[in-house]
Amino acid sequence: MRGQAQDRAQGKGGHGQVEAATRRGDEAAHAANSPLVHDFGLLLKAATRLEQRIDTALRRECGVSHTMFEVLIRLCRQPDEEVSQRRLADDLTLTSSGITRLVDRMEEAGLVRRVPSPGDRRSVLVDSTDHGRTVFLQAAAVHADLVERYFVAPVPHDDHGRLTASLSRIHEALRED
Amino acid sequence: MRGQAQDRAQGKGGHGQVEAATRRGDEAAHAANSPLVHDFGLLLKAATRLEQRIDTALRRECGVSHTMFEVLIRLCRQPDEEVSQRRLADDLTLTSSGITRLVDRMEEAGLVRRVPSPGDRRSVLVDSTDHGRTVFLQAAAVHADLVERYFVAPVPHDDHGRLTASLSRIHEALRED
DNA sequence: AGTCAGCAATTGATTGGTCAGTAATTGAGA
DNA sequence: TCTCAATTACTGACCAATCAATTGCTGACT
Repeated sequence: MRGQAQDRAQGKGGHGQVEAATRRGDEAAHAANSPLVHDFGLLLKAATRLEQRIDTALRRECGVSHTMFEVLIRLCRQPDEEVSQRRLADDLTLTSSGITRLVDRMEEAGLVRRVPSPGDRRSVLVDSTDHGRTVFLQAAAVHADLVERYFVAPVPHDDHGRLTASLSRIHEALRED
Repeated sequence: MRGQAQDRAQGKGGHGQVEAATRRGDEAAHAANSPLVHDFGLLLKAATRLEQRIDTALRRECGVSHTMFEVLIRLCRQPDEEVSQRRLADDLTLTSSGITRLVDRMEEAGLVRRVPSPGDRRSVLVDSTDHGRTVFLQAAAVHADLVERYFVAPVPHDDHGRLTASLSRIHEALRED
């Protein structure tokens, strides 16, 4: 351990730089220990861990990644209504190239089908195949279990509504640029 | 639109497969529209969007990625106390190879320094450089602004404690295998 | 009607991570 | 004391995303 208090003592002369550096270290420590930083870290960390768990479970049990599952959710919401790649990209927070390649892999795996958009020839619509819907159903069961276990069970019933309301607010704030 | 109700009507004979497929489509729609799926999606989506914003802001204004910032937080918590790569990896939910390469880049950028662990020669400790702490201070300011704006401001003051408590619970649930 | 700025999708090059496998080190049990 | 299973970091091969640049299409403005 380096002595901090001593280093900071004034009047020894000739140590301005190391004093400044030490002071900076203390400020940094202060910032690093802020409770807000911690709480916020919790949000990000909980989310990533959660996503990882779900991803590995889905891969293991259904052979689809979590992102693919997210696509399938959108495609199954109302049957017989395709969704444009653009919309999917926005919804999943992916770039358009990201979506192109994701849909490539899903098409490859027989989960979805690309269909040209009748209204706008730039746009490509994506539709789930029957196989895609079958896989989705299994995946949804796995997903539901994990959500129950890690999202519902741990938080007191009364707080749950408030939790999702808060998330909704945050999401809303992000929405507006 | 394909007719769903009609397809499902029994007694026409010879259409068992398409009926089954349609029924599956309806089940899928049901699962896809579950409010739990939606609410949970909110958590993941809010988190990823948030992280992306912070990442781009930090890159633009301080030249560090969000993950690098997370490392710096850990290293600055108590000055003069190095942290092992192992610990960093666990804390950031990265694999050990992930951390190796991340520390490589950070060392390259002069933000951190590797020092051999005195107690265990397998382990490598990481320490922030003076430059690292300086950058961290700027980054922390940027970070704080964004956290204030997107994590604090949007949710009613009274709910904030509950929000972080819930996140904490979730995090706890994830912790135990 | 003709132009042109903007948008959708795609592709090549790059980035930041994973996984599988390896070498060095450790500590617990025979 | 020796051995051996576990643990740390690292490396090569791969993967899924990004960015930047390109192509084709659209719609608004002159």
